[in-house]
Amino acid sequence: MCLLQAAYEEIHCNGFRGTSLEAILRRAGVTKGALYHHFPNKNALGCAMVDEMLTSGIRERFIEPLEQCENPITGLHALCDTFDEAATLELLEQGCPLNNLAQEMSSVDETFRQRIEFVFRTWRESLEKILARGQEKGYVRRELNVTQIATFIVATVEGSIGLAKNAQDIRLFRQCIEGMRQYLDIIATPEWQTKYASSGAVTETPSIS
Amino acid sequence: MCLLQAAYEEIHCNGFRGTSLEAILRRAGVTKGALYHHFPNKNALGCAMVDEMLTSGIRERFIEPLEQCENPITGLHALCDTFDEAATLELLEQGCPLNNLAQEMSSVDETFRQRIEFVFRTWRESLEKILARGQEKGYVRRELNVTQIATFIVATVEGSIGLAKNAQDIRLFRQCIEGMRQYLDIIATPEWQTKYASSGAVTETPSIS
DNA sequence: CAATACATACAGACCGGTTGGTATGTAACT
DNA sequence: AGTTACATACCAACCGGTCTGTATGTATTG
Repeated sequence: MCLLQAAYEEIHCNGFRGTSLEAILRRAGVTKGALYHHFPNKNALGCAMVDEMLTSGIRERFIEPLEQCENPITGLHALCDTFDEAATLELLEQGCPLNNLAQEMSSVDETFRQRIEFVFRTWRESLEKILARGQEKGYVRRELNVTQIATFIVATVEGSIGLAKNAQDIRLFRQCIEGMRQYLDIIATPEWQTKYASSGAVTETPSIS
Repeated sequence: MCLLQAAYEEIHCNGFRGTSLEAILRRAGVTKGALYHHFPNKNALGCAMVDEMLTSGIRERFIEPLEQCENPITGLHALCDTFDEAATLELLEQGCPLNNLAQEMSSVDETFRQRIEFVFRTWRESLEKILARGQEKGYVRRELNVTQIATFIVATVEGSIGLAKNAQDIRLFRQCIEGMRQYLDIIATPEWQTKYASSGAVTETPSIS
């Protein structure tokens, strides 16, 4: 097994500082000499893992499914459906590998923080672009700030996973997804709202100036 | 300084596993003998810290301000205002002490996980009760599930703090608070909505420079 | 062609420092 | 005198990192 893959799995389970090189080496089936031939130290291995594993993970799970959609609102609803169905994953027991690392390392190691921040920023900016395109096409309310929405969505997704992980309870995650669906009705133009939240005022209020 | 206080501060900065007993002892001004006289091991000290420091922290910051409000919607808006103003805190550089610990320890140590989960559950349930009372009084839409809303709000708050901490950027936190304000319009009855989302206010908010 | 020289890609023993935890000592209070 | 409440010295385990050794490939040169 590849060193980066082994590092990913081990770190996902035990955190970066809780993972010994020995454990990664054992899993990868290589020796310490091999590791230190390719990487100067443990930190560099971790950073490389972030760059090559986590970046692609976020892209595949959260960005690409939306980029292929004509309508970001329905795309996000579909993503919510996906989460609801396939939420039995390790993702909810072990948490999001990216956010785990972010919370553990951000205030401890600056190089780590920057790598992770780059992944989050890419995610937010991709989502922002998708939403902006949705605005142009009339799916997303034009008067809203897509930068702000993108940040809110990313924060909510990570918060949801984190809460469910701590409680070891998928139902919490489902409740959060429900909240996300409600939120989508705010940012959608009236004709693309699902009226999810309720009957009544929310769906009727939109008076675009 | 009290041992628990010292443990709180040190763990908040470096995480539980990243904090040595030596560091806590130095800060508290006591010796190892004193510590092991009161606690059987490091884990027990950490758990006691969760019970006695973090529980009260959540209660003071997030629960009590709402319990004193007649209307939970305006109460939550006021809480958002508070965050917006006093967000220069260590809270955004070091993150939420509770969530830091939750993300670091949940999948590693079961006793820790349970203590932290109890704090989160208390928070969610308190918020749920507050919202339910708001429903009875006509401030919060009756057709909505207050359990789900409470979970969503807690997840979003923690996600927001975590994202801002990783980016070391308060503006991200502000953007998330903005999203929270929008969300409040969903759960409020029409007469208590701020029309925050659909008015021009949002578009004029300071975007990134 | 073949001998040499050198670079690459590992393997594995070893080391210094740190850490959680323990064992023993001791002063004060009851 | 005995219990409580510490203080201090010490230890075994672990961990990141280094050092030396070695097998293989490749460029150079007589």
